[in-house]
Amino acid sequence: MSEEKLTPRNVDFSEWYNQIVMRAEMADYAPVRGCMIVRPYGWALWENIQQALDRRFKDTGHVNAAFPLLIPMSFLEKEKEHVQGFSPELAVVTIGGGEKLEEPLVIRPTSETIIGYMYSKWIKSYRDLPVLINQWGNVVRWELRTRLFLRTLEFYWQEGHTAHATEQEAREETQRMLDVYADFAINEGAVPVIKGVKSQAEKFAGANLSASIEAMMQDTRALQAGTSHFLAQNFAKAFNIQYLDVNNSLQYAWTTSWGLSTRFIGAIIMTHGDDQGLILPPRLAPFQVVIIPIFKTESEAASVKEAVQRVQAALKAAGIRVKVDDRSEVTPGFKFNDWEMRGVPLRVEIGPKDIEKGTVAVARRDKPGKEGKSFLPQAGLPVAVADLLVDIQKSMLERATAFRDSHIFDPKDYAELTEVVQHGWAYSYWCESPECEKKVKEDTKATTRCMPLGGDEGPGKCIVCGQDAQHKVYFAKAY
RNA sequence: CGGGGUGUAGCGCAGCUGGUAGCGCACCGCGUUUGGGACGCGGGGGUCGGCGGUUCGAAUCCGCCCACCCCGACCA
Repeated sequence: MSEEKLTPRNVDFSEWYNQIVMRAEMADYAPVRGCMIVRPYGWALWENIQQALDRRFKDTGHVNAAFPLLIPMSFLEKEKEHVQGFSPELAVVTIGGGEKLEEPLVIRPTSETIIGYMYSKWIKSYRDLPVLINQWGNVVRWELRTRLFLRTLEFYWQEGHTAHATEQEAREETQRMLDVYADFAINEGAVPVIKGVKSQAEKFAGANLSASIEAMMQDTRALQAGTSHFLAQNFAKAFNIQYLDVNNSLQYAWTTSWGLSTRFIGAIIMTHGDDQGLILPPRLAPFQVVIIPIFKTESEAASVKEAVQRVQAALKAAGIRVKVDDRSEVTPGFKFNDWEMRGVPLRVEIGPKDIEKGTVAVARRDKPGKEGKSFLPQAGLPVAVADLLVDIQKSMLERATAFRDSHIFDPKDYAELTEVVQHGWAYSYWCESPECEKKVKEDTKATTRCMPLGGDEGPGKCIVCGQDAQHKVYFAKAY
């Protein structure tokens, strides 16, 4: 058989990633360059991501709504930085119903403008604030180089847009949602992330401050896994979002926006996967357990099937997402490999020997071979499985965190910085000048990722120019 | 947009000193199999990226176009 084995990560990480995405049936290439089809298994993962995030959004007082896909071109042009940032990657509709449009419509690359326009109509008084709206949707950005999930012309995400009476409230919201993303990434995705502030060069077009969560992939490149922006009054002024305060004086509102996209699926793949395929965190996995029946004879088949159904029902009743692979056309060995490719956290095998002994064989996806294999009594299995899933979730986070921490370096000088960013991240003092940032990028292709705030570091000297520096920043090659 | 490469069955490829298309995998049928990627037999499937030229005859030679991939300048 051809293509049984994945290209190993240490041979060609990109190729490994592409093969996983295709062979785990997460996504496929669309007929249009740079566009992707999210297949049912990939979308099921996305739905679990959505649920985990949406719950957190609701818990922090947000509500969902839907804004249109098409935005008048003139809206984009109202915020100077915004249009400069996005104009190179806009898709524009110029014909509708066979007629040339009077004003071109852009397919939203993000929705600050049209939402700002609506907010200006809805917000009249301080009593209307804050407005805390999120939308789940898709956006289009005409990227040149694309990768499935990581960068495609169209992608799915959520974008939160909030308006507040005061600067402080808006800053707090920016931080709150960054914290929500970090909590989600760490506790649901088992993806360790670093929270911090983006440099001026890396920030969102139109924001005063952008913050992000940054994750390290297994090739040590950084992936921006979510962003939260403090937009100050930039969009409020561009779209006239004004309210009367308690003193009856007219004020501009303060707005924020924050987003997390299907790119996070790429983060999960590249954080956890191994040379057998995906490894999904139990809390997000579409199937947490796959049951594989094993039998030879007819009579074995009958008793195995009975046990499989019983175990399935018991696990399901305990709230565990379980799949039975009862395909007759492939062998158990094939199924083992198949579900390992798809990253199901736990495999349960039930065969004649288990019927005899009242057990099942259990194999952990995160621990290949004998190490992860055990035999458990059928009685009380749901509790044991639930415990195992918790343990898998925990050890996945621990492993990813250990990997990341062992690839973050504190270079002594610039020469060492240029070396360490080839196989890790550098955490160094930076004077925050664009020139120093640019020099690192030109010399090494590494960019500043983020500056963690409230760190324990005191003032120091810029790793590049030696001038005084207040903060440390992560330098890394990024996706 | 600059450099490099590839287009032949769903996927991966061979055929390229011109003679009307083949292999592996996948797929369909039947049978035997099933605790780590099963096997046998039978079968279906192709405007050879497109257009034009050379020729009795083009997947093959020539020209133009198109698409996609990889590497560089921008990005969730």
